[in-house]
Amino acid sequence: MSRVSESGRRDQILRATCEVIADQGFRSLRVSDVAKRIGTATGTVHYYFPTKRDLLHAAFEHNFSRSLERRRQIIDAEDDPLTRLRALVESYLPEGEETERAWRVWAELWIEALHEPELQVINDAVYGEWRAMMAGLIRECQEQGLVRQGDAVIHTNLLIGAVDGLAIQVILGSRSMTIDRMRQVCTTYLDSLVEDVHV
Amino acid sequence: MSRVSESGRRDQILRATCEVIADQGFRSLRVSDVAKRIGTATGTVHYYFPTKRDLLHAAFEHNFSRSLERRRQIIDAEDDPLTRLRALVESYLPEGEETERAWRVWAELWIEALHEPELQVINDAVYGEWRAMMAGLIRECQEQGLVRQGDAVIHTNLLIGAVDGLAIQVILGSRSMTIDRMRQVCTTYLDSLVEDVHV
Amino acid sequence: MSRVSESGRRDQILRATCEVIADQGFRSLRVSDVAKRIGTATGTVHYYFPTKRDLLHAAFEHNFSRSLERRRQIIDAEDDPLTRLRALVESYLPEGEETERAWRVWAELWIEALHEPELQVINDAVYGEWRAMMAGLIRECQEQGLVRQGDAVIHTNLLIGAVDGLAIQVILGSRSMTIDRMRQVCTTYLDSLVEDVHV
Amino acid sequence: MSRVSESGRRDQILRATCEVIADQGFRSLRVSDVAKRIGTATGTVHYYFPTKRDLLHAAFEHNFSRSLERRRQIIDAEDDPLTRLRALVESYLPEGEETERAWRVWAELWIEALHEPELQVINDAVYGEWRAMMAGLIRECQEQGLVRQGDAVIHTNLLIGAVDGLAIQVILGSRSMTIDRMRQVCTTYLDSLVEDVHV
DNA sequence: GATGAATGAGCCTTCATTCAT
DNA sequence: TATGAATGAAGGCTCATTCAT
Repeated sequence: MSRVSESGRRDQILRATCEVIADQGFRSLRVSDVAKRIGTATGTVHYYFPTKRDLLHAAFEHNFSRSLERRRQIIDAEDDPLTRLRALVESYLPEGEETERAWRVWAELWIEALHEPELQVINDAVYGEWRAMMAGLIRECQEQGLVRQGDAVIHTNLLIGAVDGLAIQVILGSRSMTIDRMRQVCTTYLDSLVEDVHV
Repeated sequence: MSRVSESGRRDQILRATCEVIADQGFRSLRVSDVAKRIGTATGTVHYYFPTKRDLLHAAFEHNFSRSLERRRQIIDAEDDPLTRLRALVESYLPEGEETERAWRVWAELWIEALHEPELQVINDAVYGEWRAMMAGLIRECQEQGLVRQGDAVIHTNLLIGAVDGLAIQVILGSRSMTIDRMRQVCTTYLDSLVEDVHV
Repeated sequence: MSRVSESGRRDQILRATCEVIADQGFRSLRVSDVAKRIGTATGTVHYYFPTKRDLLHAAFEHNFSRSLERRRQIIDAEDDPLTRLRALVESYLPEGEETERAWRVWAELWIEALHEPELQVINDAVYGEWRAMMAGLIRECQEQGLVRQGDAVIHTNLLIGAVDGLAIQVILGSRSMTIDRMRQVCTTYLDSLVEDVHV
Repeated sequence: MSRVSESGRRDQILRATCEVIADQGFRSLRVSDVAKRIGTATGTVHYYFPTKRDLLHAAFEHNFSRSLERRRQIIDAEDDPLTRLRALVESYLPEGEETERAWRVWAELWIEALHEPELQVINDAVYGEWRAMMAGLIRECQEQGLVRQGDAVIHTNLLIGAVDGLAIQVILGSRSMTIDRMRQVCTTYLDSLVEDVHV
């Protein structure tokens, strides 16, 4: 039970850290902000994470594993692969508080990782998973004749790249790239993979 | 002459600032780093840019206008629009010191802009230009029958999104997204716009 | 039995404290270092010594009484007083792990005592004992004609002063004051007390 | 002129640091105590000495060179060597605010040096000087027949050791070792070096 | 125009101490 | 008797900013 409570505390801190990153950004996150958000002392945060750096790295991993968990159920659903592919892409659109928050944390990680090899490892791991999931679904679709032939990896890379790039603009509140327009772009691309199947 | 030298000093500071942002990141940029890089005192930097914020915003605009200048000559070249479209995309691949540096500054701006509306305005302006250039070229191609019909804006958005998303991975040194693979993805997409033209 | 074990725990803590003082110094001693050394929690240390100050003062007294115990057997030996005098001085040379450790603790106490009257009392008590032992032996020697006449207290003070001052240099690892040279200085002085006896 | 004022600031900080060390001890010295003593901000102290450690080491060297300067004039006086020898020893008795303060700083250095090799180097240098001065004078005395023959280095070591050891007790306010008693001990020893000259 | 000494608010981190178990 | 999670005061250090020169 004490282990549960400890683990609870740790998770609580990590969740709060992700919230602060999403709200204020990595740059202006103070350890005391995290503490304040869960109504504790900074000492408590340091009790679990010796340094701010440790805290932030752990928060990124936490954000990552929660993201993956949420997608796992989409991948493992009973639907046909094309439906699941569309659902997977849809689940990445930065809509809704939770997803947008995850994207913001994610974007902050990229920039931090530019100067922290340790975070690049996390980034690589995440992309590995994300790419494998999507390429797997595309291949399943191809096997079932739902998607036209062609290099699944190239389709995947284009799609993931576009999702990343467009999501940034959406969370930046860009006037010309709204969530609806992003959805339209992604859907159109997916449609284009399907439309020529019978040709 | 004194105005020239003043302007020289200002530019020198902005160039140095971009270099520091690219090298160490926004988060760990100190005014004294910029000063050191051009062999002057922090007081001098503050003489031109009262606050750090002023300095950084000016640096982003500087990075932006230099980027645009470099593309202008591609757009205005004598070649046919498809050649220019391919050249434009190619020019955005993060290869070479200058382009990679520009991308790094750019990525740092995104993250900073998440919490600074004033920077979002810059982002919007840049994307407006970038989108207009590309959509214009695609439309020219379509008019000349070099590219298949379809919503040019959607093609543009997908392509710009992909370039952004992939470029991030490339500058992050991702194992699975190298500059060559990025080029392949972009080229394949451009080819796909072309290939069905005569169908 | 519980009292024995309690007393055992207390002693164990005090011994560990002396070791930490000797190893890292008073200044950088943390309660957690002491706890770690005996494989317990800081709470346990505080159970026996409410404050760090209590712990340190007790440790000094512990160091002191162990020191005295070790000399008692020299003083109470069966040998003639001159032999015992030489043995006593010899026993104070900072040679061997235990003696050197005691000296380090001792030196740390001096400095701490500069700002803690309570520790000055301990210092005075220790010096009282040390001076009484030595002066007593010198007087015994004089009575037996083994040492020339003269103020025994002055001889004692000079000798004790020299032992203290030289020991510091030895434990500091001074190049010009090694344990051998210290021994030579002390022996020479003792010899000088003896040599003119028959004159 | 600006260099003079800078050097003035540095010296002012070092002097204040020595005062704080003497008053409160090394252990409880806070950078803000030093700043407060000269009516400046902590930032100013750090402007001259990046870390607390730098400050303290510089303060020790400062204490050391001031000590040496003061003795230099004794050594270089016109008097006969015996007079100068007596004056040198007298000058080391911890009497008077300045000398006592120097001794306190000195004692704090010893303890700190136990765990800082860099300070041991300073200690060695100081002892080298101190020993050379004294041994030189003793030899001069011997050459002029003012002091009896014998190993000057051993006399020196005994005397320096005694001065150190006794000074500690004096500054500790020991009941049994007052400044007068210390003077008596030292004088008696010096007398003993002289008394047998004509034998 | 340019400098750099000086400032001081702010933040991370440490660690003795407490207390519920 | 013993634990260790939690606390929070304290202090070293950073760095943007100011200002006299």
